[in-house]
Amino acid sequence: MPASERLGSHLKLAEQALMATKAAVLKPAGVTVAQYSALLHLSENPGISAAALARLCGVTPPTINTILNNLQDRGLIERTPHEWHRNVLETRLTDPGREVMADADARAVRVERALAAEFTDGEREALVGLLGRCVEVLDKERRER
Amino acid sequence: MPASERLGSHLKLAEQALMATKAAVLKPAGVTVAQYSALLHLSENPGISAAALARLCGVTPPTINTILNNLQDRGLIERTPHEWHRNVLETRLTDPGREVMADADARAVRVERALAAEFTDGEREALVGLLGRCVEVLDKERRER
DNA sequence: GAACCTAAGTTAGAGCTCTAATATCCGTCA
DNA sequence: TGACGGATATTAGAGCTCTAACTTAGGTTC
Repeated sequence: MPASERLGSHLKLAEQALMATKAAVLKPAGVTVAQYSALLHLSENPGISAAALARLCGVTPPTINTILNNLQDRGLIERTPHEWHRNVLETRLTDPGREVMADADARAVRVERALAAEFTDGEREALVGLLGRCVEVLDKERRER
Repeated sequence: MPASERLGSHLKLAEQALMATKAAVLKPAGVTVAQYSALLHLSENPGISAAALARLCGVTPPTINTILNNLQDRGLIERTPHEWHRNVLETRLTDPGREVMADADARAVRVERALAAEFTDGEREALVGLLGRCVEVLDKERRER
């Protein structure tokens, strides 16, 4: 089966271009794409647990732990024990973290706007719909085997 | 900017589903997605250089070197010095490598067929076209900044 | 109250990925 | 002939990602 017929190949190429561009625009802000994702969800959900953050970012707990350790070493986040659930750590942005997040977000949003500007409303909806059906069929395929 | 409006988020979700499913179906074959990609291009281009293979796989030379070292340790590939260009190593599948590749390919193609079966011809073309335009605008955006 | 289940956090180990730097070889050009 | 430029290969180091396993805390059920 030739690569050009594989939808997966086209999906991968688009994702690679997205990652390469996002990594390039985020570099001046001093964060990786994964770190930006964590900071973004953290800014919208102050005090969230690491496990919940992992679910939002679409990664596993050990992965988010790696990312948070790097952010904590740089003083961009802080983790404090939860009052009642002593097994939980509340994670929050620090003031420097909020600054870095604002800078990185502005840069990332610029990419998203450029990407969105390429398409008409109908095309965007079509793309989102087709991608959603990809997820559906792939998840179903994985569960069945 | 909410995540649901970001085309990049939808792209990432689809790519994550693709990777998760491919990793799951390839696991019984004993190879990772990256290793399968290398074996596939290697089977179609016997004796190719590592640098050329890296370009086909869409990764950097150090990355393909990591992957090839793992494959070589398991005896699935062999690297021999080029006759004239003494700086180049010719990389080839071994017999066990060909067997693993055939098994893995059958499994991967099953996923691609299931994915393709979800869409009509027109939908597939539309998706490929839209993804191609994503790559174009993202590459342009990266070059300009 | 005790056993159990669920969830959170963490550690260990393997693998992929990049950038930066280095070494080597080949070809070309002055 | 000798210097330079381009390509290949490799190493070092940082970071992301997963699975597997372990520890701990909290709530539920008997």
